[in-house]
Amino acid sequence: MLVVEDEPAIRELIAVNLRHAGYGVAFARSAEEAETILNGALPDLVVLDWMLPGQAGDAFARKLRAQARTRDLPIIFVTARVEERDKLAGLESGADDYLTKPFSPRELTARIKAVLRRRAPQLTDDVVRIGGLELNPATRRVIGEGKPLDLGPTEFRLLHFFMSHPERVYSRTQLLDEVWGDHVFLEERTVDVHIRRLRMALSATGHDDLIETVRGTGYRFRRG
Amino acid sequence: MLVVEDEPAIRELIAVNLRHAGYGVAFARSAEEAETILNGALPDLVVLDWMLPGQAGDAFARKLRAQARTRDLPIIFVTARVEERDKLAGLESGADDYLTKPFSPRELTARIKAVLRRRAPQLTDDVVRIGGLELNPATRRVIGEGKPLDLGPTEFRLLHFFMSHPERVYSRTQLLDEVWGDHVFLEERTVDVHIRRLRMALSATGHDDLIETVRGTGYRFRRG
DNA sequence: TCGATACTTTCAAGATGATGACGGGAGCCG
DNA sequence: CGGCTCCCGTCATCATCTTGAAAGTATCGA
Repeated sequence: MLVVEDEPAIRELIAVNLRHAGYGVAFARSAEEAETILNGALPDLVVLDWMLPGQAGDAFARKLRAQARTRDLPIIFVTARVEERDKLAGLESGADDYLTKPFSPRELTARIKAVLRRRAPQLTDDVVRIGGLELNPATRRVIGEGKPLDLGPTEFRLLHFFMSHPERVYSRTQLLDEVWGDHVFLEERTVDVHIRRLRMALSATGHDDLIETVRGTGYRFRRG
Repeated sequence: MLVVEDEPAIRELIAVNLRHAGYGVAFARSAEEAETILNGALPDLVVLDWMLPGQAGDAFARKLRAQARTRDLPIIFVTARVEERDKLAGLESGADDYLTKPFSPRELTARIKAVLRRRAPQLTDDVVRIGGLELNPATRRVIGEGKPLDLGPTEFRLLHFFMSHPERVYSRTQLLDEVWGDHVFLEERTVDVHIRRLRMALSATGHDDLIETVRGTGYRFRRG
């Protein structure tokens, strides 16, 4: 979660609420600062002030959309202006949603959740139920047929991603990007190992067969 | 893969690793030399040293971005300077990623792979339905009359191609080009074998007759 | 019937995935 | 501080599956 906002008061407001909602938050005071941060690791979502010193928010958004690496970053605009044309311009420049100041903390988190649900389901706190498994991100618990399952951190994220994107095949590379993060460089084989560990854990309730190997392609999480 | 780098040691390091990773590598000691090479054939990607004799790396990058023919060439910067401003300027001038010296071979190839991956055109994930068969690239599943069919990697690609181009006859040579990729040298008879394997797989639901032999010409996938 | 063309079967080499083990690092506890 | 545990990424090895080619058989068309 990256918040690009120059007014300290607003920044603080957003910070408190996002942290409270369980998100990790990074800040930038300007577009330039934001770029620096983005060059490191990619956040899951960007909250962007429309009015920034130096570079306008929508120009920055367009820039993000123009670069391959940041093209798919969800963006939420925060703006004080409410005219229709701004809304239009905002959405045209690639925003996923926008908030008009003043906004309630609840509205902020609600919109973030909505955007994430649409763009990256595995980043929300929603409980996922599928194939006889129930995964609860908020409590970090997984239950299979009533019994709790014991997963390590990585296995949990991997399972969460799979359960949020069932049936679809993912290559090892895609999984590394999605589950480990975009600027992480690991051996593809590492995925195999974690798949194994996840299967081991799931086998406690016989759910290990939900994870299918698609030879030559990757892995797939079977729906029920 | 074009590497623009004036230091022989670094050049050698990069060369060894890229070759080992299976890439063909060309070199240039300066921007001018690089231009000469680019006037010939376009590489898939350019690894560019930030500090070059004569012309600075970022100026060269901008130049590449300005010309239509080289606009879409992925560029990875190699730099010894680590200041934030350099990272910014580098990416602003159109780099897709950058490496800071010293870097590990693994990191180099990983970033190259990542950049190429991002540039690669999205494989069409559209579901293809025809002749009672349903092929879904996203899930990598094929279903005939409700029953799932089991195909190997090559058979899957072959079927995908056929279903995407029904009713048209393809020679063995064309199929080799389209399904295996041009520049592979295989016996034409090998196609027969894979056709057989595909028919075998399809016969599980009686769809094997969708693939017709056109004697003296090749094969054709029948619509329904 | 004959020659050309296609179909099948078989096989070894090469890919690819599964598995068990290892060493290191982060964090925790005493 | 140590010592310990947990978890992670990597590797070597083993088991399996795919693949391409070869060779024998079947079929087609003239």
